Order: sequence, then C-alpha cells, then structure tokens
Amino acid sequence: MAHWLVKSEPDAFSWAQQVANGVEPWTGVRNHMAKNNLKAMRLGDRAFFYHSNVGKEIVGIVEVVREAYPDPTAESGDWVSVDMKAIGPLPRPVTLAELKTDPRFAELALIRQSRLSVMPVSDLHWQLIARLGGWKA
DNA sequence: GCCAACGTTGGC
DNA sequence: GCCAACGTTGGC
Repeated sequence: MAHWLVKSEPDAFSWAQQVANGVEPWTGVRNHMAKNNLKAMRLGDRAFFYHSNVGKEIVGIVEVVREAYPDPTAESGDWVSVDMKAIGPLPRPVTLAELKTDPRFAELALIRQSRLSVMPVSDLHWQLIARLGGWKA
C-alpha cells in the first residue's frame, strides 16, 4: 500500500474542515506531476495532510476512498480529483522545520520539491514521520 | 525547438 | 514583503 503527502493552505481548505466534512473531494490540482500522483492513488492508500504557508506542518492522516475521476472544478477534462476521508490528527504535528533539520528526510519530496502539492512518501519516511507525530497505528 | 518573460507557489 | 524555484506562454 502506497503512502502520500498532500498539501493544502489552511486559508483555502484546512484540516479542521477536512475533519468536519469527513469525506472531501481533493480538487484544484493543476500540475502534471501532482496529477500523475493523484492518478496513482489506490483505495485505502493513506496520505499525510500538510498545512502549507500557515503552520507548515503535517497535521493529520487521510485515506483515499475514491480513486481518480475528472476534477469537477476543472474547465477542461484534463485534471483529476480523488476523494479523501479524515482518519485522525497527529497527536503531535510534525513541522517542516523539524523535518529539514533531520538528515533522514533529506530525500523527502516535501523538502526537495517545495512546490509539488501531491507527492509520494516512502514507507520508511511514512513510519518515521508517523512515529514523530505520536501516531499509534 | 529555444529561451526570455511572466505568473504562481510557498518558505522565510 | 521578498525572493527562489519552477511551470507556462509566446516570440522568433
């Protein structure tokens, strides 16, 4: 089962809203690499939910409950969405600053490609971050 | 097909 | 508010 990280600016769509809504369509991705990552997501895959700009930290975990379908917010049919369900908050959010200081995360896409909004996370990185966040899986 | 100009993202 | 990174657009 693959793991991912998705970014959202909390001013636009926050973790609190994700939790309140339960299941939420992940729309608005307009970058081809990010789109390819969305298309590679499978039912049951989990993703870290990251707050960009405000907070700059991983705050929770979501799960893919519907695989890629045409993004309803896209004018052309070229983009895709998936549906995400809130699974739970990290007991202790893991900040970008923290990840940057730890050499084990040097290869993490969040650090290497700061502008990518949907990215894969290796199993090792997933476990390390979940542990840092106090996640009991 | 190259590349300069420009727009956007996102960290600081 | 600034700027680096980087994707996109458009002239040639």
